[in-house]
Amino acid sequence: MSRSSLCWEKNGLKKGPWTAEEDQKLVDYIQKHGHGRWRTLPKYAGLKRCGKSCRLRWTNYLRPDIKRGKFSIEEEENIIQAHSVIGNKWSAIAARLPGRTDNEIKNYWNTHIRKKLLRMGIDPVTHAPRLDLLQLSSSLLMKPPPFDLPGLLSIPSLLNPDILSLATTLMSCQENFNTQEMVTTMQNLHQNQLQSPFLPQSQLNQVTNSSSIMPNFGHDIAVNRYQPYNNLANYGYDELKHGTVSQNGAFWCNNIGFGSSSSITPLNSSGTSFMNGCTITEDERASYCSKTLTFDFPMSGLDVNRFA
DNA sequence: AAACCTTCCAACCGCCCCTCC
DNA sequence: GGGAGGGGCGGTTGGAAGGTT
Repeated sequence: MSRSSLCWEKNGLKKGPWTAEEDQKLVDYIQKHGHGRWRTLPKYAGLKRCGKSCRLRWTNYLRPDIKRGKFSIEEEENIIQAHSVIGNKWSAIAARLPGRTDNEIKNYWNTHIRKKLLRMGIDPVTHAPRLDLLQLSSSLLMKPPPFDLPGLLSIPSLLNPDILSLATTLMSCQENFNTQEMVTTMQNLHQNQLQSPFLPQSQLNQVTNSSSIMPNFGHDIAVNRYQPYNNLANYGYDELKHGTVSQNGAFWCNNIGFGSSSSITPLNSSGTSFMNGCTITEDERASYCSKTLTFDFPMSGLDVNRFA
């Protein structure tokens, strides 16, 4: 038992929600005397609370410089950017957001941002694409797609399941698709040192120069909307009408992930599982799979017989 | 209208680190 | 050096509020 935890065990000390009267006592005392020693503060302030409870109430709620209300887009961007660098260091993140407390940011992350990233197919821990789930989707596709993607591309290296999953998703998540931009995406992924080996440049060039082997789905594509990893201007705010690949290979797509936020259970609910370093709930996985299984391969303009 | 479900967030909890003696 | 005290931090919980059936 840690020493500080004794705080919560002391009999006679009140727990639970603070009353307006308690708040007033605490504010009055701190305004007069400051908050040097939290342990003795409640005694002098006439509060039947432990010092730790007083400190939390002050820092998370009563402090006069606390900003209330919804997080702005800029604040949300700041949080995501900071989190991608320093992780769950809420106090450090809070230091970048004047008026926001670490607790508030932590809550906002868990209730909004985390879910948003998951819906986008981004691991909220690593901020990388969730290839684990993409692989799951591949294994769940009992029937192969209506065309043989590796054969279609004449790219043996795409037989790498990771790459195949990514490529499949790239294709399936796009309402719009054309060969040149897909190739550009691959080239950029390759150049940006995606962990898995990608196409040799010679093969990329070959594909680039032989677009006829790729079906033209008759639309333009936004797959190659690269953006720097630290440029979070479009980090989900437009619901990602287009898939996006970041410079470090991070990829997100609006067709990967989960259903509406209203259908997702709290992330700390029971029934969680651990997949490749990220925890997901049964509901999330089910939701993800249901989405996966409805992958919509745009078939218009595709001559399947060519690949038979 | 009521029961049930989901979301949200204030507060709790326990661990850790720093300082002091 | 090491034990005690104080405070900070991140994870988790529980209940209120709102939404849905």
